[in-house]
Amino acid sequence: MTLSEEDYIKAIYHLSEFNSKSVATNAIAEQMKTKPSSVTDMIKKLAEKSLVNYKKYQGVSLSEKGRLVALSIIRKHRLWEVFLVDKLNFSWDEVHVVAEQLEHIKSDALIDKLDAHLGFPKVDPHGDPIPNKDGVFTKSVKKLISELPVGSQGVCVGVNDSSAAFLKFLDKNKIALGDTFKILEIEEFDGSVTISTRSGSIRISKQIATNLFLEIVDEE
Amino acid sequence: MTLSEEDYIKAIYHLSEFNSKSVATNAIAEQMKTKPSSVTDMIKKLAEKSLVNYKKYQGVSLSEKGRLVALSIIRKHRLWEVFLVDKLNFSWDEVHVVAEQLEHIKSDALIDKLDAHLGFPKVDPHGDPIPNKDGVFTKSVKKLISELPVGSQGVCVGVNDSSAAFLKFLDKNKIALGDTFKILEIEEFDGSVTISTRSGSIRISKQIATNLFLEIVDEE
DNA sequence: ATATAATTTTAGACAAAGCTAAAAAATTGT
DNA sequence: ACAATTTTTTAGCTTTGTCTAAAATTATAT
Repeated sequence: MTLSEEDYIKAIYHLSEFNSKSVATNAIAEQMKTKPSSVTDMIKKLAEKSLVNYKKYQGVSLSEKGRLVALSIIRKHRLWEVFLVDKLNFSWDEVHVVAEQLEHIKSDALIDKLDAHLGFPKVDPHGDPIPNKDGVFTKSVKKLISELPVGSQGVCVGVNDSSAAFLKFLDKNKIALGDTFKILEIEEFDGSVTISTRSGSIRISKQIATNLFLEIVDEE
Repeated sequence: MTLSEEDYIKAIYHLSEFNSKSVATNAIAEQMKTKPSSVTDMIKKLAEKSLVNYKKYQGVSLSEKGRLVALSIIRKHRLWEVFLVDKLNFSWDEVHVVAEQLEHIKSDALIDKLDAHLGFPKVDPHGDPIPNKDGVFTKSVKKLISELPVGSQGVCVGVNDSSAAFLKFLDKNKIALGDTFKILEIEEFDGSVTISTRSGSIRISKQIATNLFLEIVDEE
């Protein structure tokens, strides 16, 4: 597989991740920052290798083979992100560009040993799940605190509003990425939420609750 | 710089490393496993970018700019090799192929942080020196024990004879890659050598001495 | 010294991945 | 329903890095 083919496979995967229908040529072109005509050319090549299902003018979807290729690339990307954050002290928002390059390194032994070195992590620093060797992964969900019912538990993995003021607020309240929270109570009246943290429980306003993402583990 | 350009620069560097003259087109073609005509084409492009000095039919040599590019690639390659061996437990003879890929990853921050993570190593697992950011490195020498005078000291970095029998012998005598040895005495009569190891001093036969490489540190 | 051999360069072609412009098919609006 | 618009594909061209075959240059050997 060439670098370019891998990038297309990954783009198609991400575009069909949620609406599992077939993906439009234009959508791929936009994602890949290229022209629709180039996309058509590449799709033909991928269809030739039976990595995608393709019928003229009907859009494209990954074949099972293509899906496994996509998941293996995503596995590599996310493991490298964990490495960059956990071992090299990158911050979680700097790692994507570098991981985009590292994900194309070809060596099964490397990925196995990296996985072991990192302690077989289940999620990347953004809270996205890491597929195993066979492409199996727990489709965990990333949700705003405001969208969750009482009793939910998860790891804080991101913010919606990355303004300095908001980040400062989090710091002051000892809320950091990686912390585990549980929703204790939701106040009907103003939408404020009481959550348990390591250092006890705190109440956060609705505004805060709509800006903090939790990665929900073990959701069925 | 494209991947291919980087590979050519590296090849030219290695070919001119010892005999510092200009390098022949054919030699590059052999090294790169390609045809001389392809080499000529690429050399022209590199000359265009003033990475090499080139006159038709007269061979090629790296410009100062080209030399720095080469050293930056070599720095990356060797740091990754240290990572693979020290952190991921690859054995020192498995790392080259993977490092050939990793050396092309473009991110200064990544290399700085990797360097720090590894404790700013000075040599790679084969005993070859790691250039610093500015391309400066101690041109250390790798020599057989049999070639060294009494008093020399160095790190065991390789074997000439990699037969199972020889490796078994080393194991039995508690000689491992990475160990530091000092030459205590050379027996004129049979060429056997007494060396100090962590666990005391041992005498090794001439045959052994001609099969073990030491990386000599601080040689002027 | 000069014919022969080896090396290097040129010329022309090809595959990969992209582009532009134009044609074909699908979708939408009235 | 069908004209207008949008989407997708095709056709032909470009660039990068490669190749083969042939020409040019340099080296070698008698």
